Amino acid sequence: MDLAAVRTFVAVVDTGQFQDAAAELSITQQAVSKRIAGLEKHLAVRLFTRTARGTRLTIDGQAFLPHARELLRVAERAVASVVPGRRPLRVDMIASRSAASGLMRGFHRAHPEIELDVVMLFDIETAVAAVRSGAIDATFRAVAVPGRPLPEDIESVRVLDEPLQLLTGPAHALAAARSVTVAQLAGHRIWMPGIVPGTEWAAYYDDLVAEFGLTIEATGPNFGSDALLDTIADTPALATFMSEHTRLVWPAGHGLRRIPVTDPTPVYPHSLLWHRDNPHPALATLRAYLSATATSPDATVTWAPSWVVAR
Amino acid sequence: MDLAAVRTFVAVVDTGQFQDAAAELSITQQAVSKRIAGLEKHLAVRLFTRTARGTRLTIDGQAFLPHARELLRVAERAVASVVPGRRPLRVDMIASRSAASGLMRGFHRAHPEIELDVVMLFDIETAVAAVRSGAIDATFRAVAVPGRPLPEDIESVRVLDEPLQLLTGPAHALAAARSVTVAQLAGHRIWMPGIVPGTEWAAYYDDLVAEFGLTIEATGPNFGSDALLDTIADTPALATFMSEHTRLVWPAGHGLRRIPVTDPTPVYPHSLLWHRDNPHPALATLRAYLSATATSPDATVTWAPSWVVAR
DNA sequence: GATCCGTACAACCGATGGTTGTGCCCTAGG
DNA sequence: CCTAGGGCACAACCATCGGTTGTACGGATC
Repeated sequence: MDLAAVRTFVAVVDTGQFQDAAAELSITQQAVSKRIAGLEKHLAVRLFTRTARGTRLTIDGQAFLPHARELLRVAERAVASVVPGRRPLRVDMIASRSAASGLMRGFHRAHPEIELDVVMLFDIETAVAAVRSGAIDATFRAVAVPGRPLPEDIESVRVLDEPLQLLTGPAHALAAARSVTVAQLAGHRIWMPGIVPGTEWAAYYDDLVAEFGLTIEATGPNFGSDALLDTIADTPALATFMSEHTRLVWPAGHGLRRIPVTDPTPVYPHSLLWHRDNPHPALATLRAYLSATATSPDATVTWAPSWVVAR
Repeated sequence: MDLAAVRTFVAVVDTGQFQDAAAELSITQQAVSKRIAGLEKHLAVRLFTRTARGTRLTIDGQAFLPHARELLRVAERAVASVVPGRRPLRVDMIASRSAASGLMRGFHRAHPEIELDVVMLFDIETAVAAVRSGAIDATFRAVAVPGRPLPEDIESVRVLDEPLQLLTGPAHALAAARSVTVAQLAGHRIWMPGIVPGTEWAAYYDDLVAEFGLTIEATGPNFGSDALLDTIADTPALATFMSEHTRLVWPAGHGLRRIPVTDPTPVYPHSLLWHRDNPHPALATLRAYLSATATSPDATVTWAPSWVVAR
């Protein structure tokens, strides 16, 4: 289907005549006639009844019209998503299941008029470079990579510590526990597909392993959360970490268990990073929203790598 | 923008390679390369970074991707809206401000998975013909036209009596009234733009005029509800009828008044009409929804033309 | 450094979609 | 009833676009 033909269809509806639509589109009436004929042939229905003084929509035309308008709207938004200058707010995060995703959903509910685009870059180095270049407006990351301070023109604020919970199947050795300590996890296999080696996310789990002697397998391709949940549910020897905030589409009858981890509770620290001089108006709105909804650190004992920036 | 190019873009993303996308689309790799180059030129951004073994999305490409997928989804729905056989449920009503609109919004909330299209045909004669031909699946109408019984293959059920309220500006003579009787309306000008002469809707108001001696001006073009509300708010000599169910975008500071009408309350009777043999699965769902949410007739005295079909 | 894999460029060609010119049909008006 | 005019469709023509084949180029791997 041709978007130009759809645009022509809408123009004819709005003007009521092929001729006026042609003038509006700066083409000839015959070209409009051809485009509409082509669209009608493609859809295999008649969209207009041609009368002696103009056109009237058929029933099919009436049904098609709102979809046509929607199509043009979406096309416009698609183009706008990459136009430099006045494009939607573009935010990076480590994964779609991370707590940052929940924060952005909340922001979208609070400000539905603000257009958003979410991207997922390789690591914080890439993200910081993208923030500095203006390719993205903000990123949710754990700062910083060990030994590398943030550039001076990048500002950051710690917005959320994401507590990790253990997710097990019903046959797992710890399935019946109300809560587990980190020490109890030693010796159990914990599977974290989707974590890419060389990223600060992987560094986080490396530190967790080093400090508490856990066994974390981050290798293997990521087939999505459905496959992950299926495997965890069916494999007694495997568990995984999952954010307490993550709202999953819970597979029925799998008997999955979420178990809090204590002494200490590992938290993944998300900071919002942005460029000091970024002029995007929605960025200020996002920062205001995040500072308003910031969760106060709870009193429980938590753990994060030593290299994360203090709150 | 070309939808074929967008489809190609998504195919390249999904396969990770120009070549595989080409195979999927049954064109050559060079054609894919051209399409992507054209799309990138049109958007004036680079969508992929070309590597030695395939492609990776740029940041702009990542931001564009969800919009591209959405565009293809909407395009598919647009085509599906006119495909005979498995198209969305197509329902006719007399006006977008009528109570039928509220009923359909409620149905959509209850069954968001059911695709709907709303059309507005000329009158009940046209609507019944469209129902019989299968061009539409159902219509909300006041049945029947005086002296014309419904065809035998058309079934109907009275679903909602829409009580009319008076809508006035703050300077109207009746603006301060808690309620008004029909008799009190005699002599006041009531303006109802958008009612087309020759329809059963016009017949309803003709009857109302004849029975109670009202002054209803149905002439004049309909510039939409915004213009109507503006005029009513600013013109002390004019009022209009409006459904008690209508949820308007209430213009702030206009001081508009909704005043119930009594002794009797004129109601516009909506029936759902459908073809006995219509096989659309969503039609049964709609009928079940309407019978479940049907409002029991309240005890107040109401009026409707004598020619409407009994409940 | 040779090979392989994957994309880009060039040349060619048919299809597509635009224009101009013209015909037909329906409505309005005398 | 006939005519004039407004509006859409068809035909012919032509430029452009988008596809194919053939080939070059560049990066990764062994």
